[in-house]
Amino acid sequence: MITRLSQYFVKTLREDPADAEVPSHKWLVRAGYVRRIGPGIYTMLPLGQKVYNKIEQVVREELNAIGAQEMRIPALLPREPFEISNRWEEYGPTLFRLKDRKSADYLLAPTHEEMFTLAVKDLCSSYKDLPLILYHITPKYRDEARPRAGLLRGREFIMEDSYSFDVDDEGLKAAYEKHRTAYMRIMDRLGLKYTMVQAMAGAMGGSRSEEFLIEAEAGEDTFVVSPAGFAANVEAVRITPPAEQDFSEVGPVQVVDTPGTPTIVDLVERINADHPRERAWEAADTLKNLVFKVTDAEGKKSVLIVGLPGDREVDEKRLEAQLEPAVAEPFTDEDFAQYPVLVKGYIGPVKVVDGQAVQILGEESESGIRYVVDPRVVKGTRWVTGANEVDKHQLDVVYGRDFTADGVLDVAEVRDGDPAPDGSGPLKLARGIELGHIFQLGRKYAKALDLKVLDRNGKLVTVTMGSYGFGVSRAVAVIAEKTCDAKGLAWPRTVAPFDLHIVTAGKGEEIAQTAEKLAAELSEAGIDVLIDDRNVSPGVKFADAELIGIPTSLVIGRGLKNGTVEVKDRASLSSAEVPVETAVSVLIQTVKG
RNA sequence: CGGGGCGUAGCGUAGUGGCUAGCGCGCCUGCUUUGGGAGCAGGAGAUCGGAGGUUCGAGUCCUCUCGCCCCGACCA
Repeated sequence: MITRLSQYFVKTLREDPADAEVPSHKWLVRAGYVRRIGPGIYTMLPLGQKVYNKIEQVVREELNAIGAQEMRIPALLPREPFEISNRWEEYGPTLFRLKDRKSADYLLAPTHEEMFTLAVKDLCSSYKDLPLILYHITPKYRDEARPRAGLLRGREFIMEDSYSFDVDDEGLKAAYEKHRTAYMRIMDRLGLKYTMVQAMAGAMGGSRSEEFLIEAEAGEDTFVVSPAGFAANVEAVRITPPAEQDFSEVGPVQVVDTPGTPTIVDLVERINADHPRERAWEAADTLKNLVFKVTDAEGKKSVLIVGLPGDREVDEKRLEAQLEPAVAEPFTDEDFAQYPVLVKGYIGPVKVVDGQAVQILGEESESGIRYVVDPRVVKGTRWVTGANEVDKHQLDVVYGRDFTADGVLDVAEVRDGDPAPDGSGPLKLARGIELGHIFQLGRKYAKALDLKVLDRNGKLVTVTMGSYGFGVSRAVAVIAEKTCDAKGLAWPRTVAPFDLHIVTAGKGEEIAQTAEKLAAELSEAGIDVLIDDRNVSPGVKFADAELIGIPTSLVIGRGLKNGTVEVKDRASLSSAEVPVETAVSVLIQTVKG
C-alpha cells in the first residue's frame, strides 16, 4: 500500500496541547493519532487506529493460540444480570447507567463476567462442554472519578477480556497458566518490558491473581521488586514478622510525664531528654495507635485501632485492600468527642491502675474497641506508647505480657529498602501502569448466576471461572510512553502505523519520480509505505517524520545527483547513504528484518 | 468529593491602566523559495464559556452558573 500524506487525514501540531501532561498523551495528540472529545473520551484518528489494529491483532492471535474462542457481547446491557450479581449496586457511581424510552434501566458494561457466565449457562449443561475459554475485544465504560493521562485512563477504553470455565480447580489452574503464557507472549511481541506482580487475592480467599505492570513514571500502581525477583503490588505485600523476643529482663510498665508530646517526633525528643538510655530512643521504639471509623458492606459502622511502630504511617490503600469490602476513614475530632476513653495523641493499649497494667483496647477489654497490630509487634517486643492520659506515656509495655491484640493487620507503608518477604533482598518501590490482569475468580459468579453442569457421575456441580483482561487501547499509550523521545514517537516495527516513511527533500522532477518509483516497488514487495508528497519545505517534513515516528524513513533529495538516497532509523536517529539501485533490497532487509 | 489552576479564532496565547480585542502557528490567494518547522504581499476566521448585575461604557469589576486541566480521594 502507498498512502500519500497530502491526502491523509492527519494534522500535526507545532505546539504541545495545553491539556496534555504525560508524554504519551502529548505526542499522540501532537502527531495526530488521537483527539480528545470529552474527559476520558478519545477519537482514534487513522494513524492511531492503525496502531491499535496491530496491537489488537497480536492479542487476538495469542489468545486464539491457547484455544480461546472469540465472540462479542454488547456494551449496552439491561440491568437484570448486574442486579443478580449485586454489581448494579456495588459498582456505585463508576457504572454508566441509562434508561431506554420506556424508562427501563440499562448500563454500559464496565466488564463482562455476568454476561459470559450467562452465555455459558445458556449453551452448556455438561462437563463434556468444558473446559472452555471465551473472549472478546470490546469497549468498556467506567465513569471514573478522575480520568487522566489521555488514553491511559479513559472513561471509554477497549479491553480484551477472557473468561475460562472449568469443572474443577485443576482445570482452572491450567486455564490460568495458559493465559499467563499468552499474556507474556503478547508483551514480548509488543516489545514491552513488564513486571508480573502478585495482586490482592481479594475477598473471595485463596484465589490467585497477578498483574502485568509496565514500569512508568505516569503509572498509577505502586509495586515493589527485590533484586532476586520478588515482585508484588504494594497492596499484596505481606511482611515477614521478626522473631519473638525474650522479655524476662524487662521491668514493669512505667508511666512517665511527657508534657506536650501528642506527636511521635515530640515524644522521641522528650524521652531522650528525660529518660536517656544507652541507645537513643527512636520513632521505631514507639507504638503509634491510629483510630479509624470502619463502615462494613451493610453500612454498619465500628471503630478500629491499628497499633504500629511510630516510624511508619498506615498506607490507606493497603488498609482498604485488606478491609474490603468495608471502608475505613480516619477519626475526626467529632468522633473523638464521642469516645472519651480515647485520648488523642496519647492512646495506648494499656492503662496502669493501682500499679497493675490493664488492657483497655481490644474486643475483650472494657472498651470493646477492636484493636489490631502491625506484624512487627510480636511477643516480647517492648514499646513506648500512650498512657491514655494527656501528657503521659508508658515505657516497657510488652506485647504478650501487658497486652495482646484482636489480630494482625499488615497495613503499614512499605518503604524503599524494606526486606522482601521471601528474604530475597531489599525492596525497591516503582510506579507502573497495569496492562494486564489475570485472576482465578473461582465460583463467585457461577454461584450467583447459578451456572452448573452435570459431572461424569450425573451430579450437578458449580463451574469454576477465571477472568483475564488486557487493555488494548491502553497499550497504544503505554508503548508510546515507553518509546517516545524528545522529538516525538518512535514505534517498534510490530505496531508502527506504516513500515516506511518516504520523504522527498528538494525540488525537481527527478526526485519526485524516483520517490514514486521506489514507493511502487516497495509497496509491491508488501511494504506499507507513507509518502510525504506535500509541497512544504524539507524541515517541515523531517520534523513531522520524527513526530509521527515510523521506524524507518527514506529521504530522497540532494544525494540523488550522486546516485544515493538516505535511510534513517527513527529510534537511533542515525542514517546511512545507500545507492539508489540497492535501496529497495536494503529497505526490504531493514523493514522485514 | 476536597485542594489548586484555567476558559479570548482550528491550536498556543497577550490583554485586569474601562472605550476600535492583539500576537505566533495553522488556513486561503498570488509571486518567489526547497536538506531542518521559508520570504514577501494580500485575505478569511472571535458574538472574549454562559446568565444576570454595576456603569455613559465591561474580555477587564460583582454575583451566579457551566465546563476543562492538575494533585488527592476513587479506580476490573
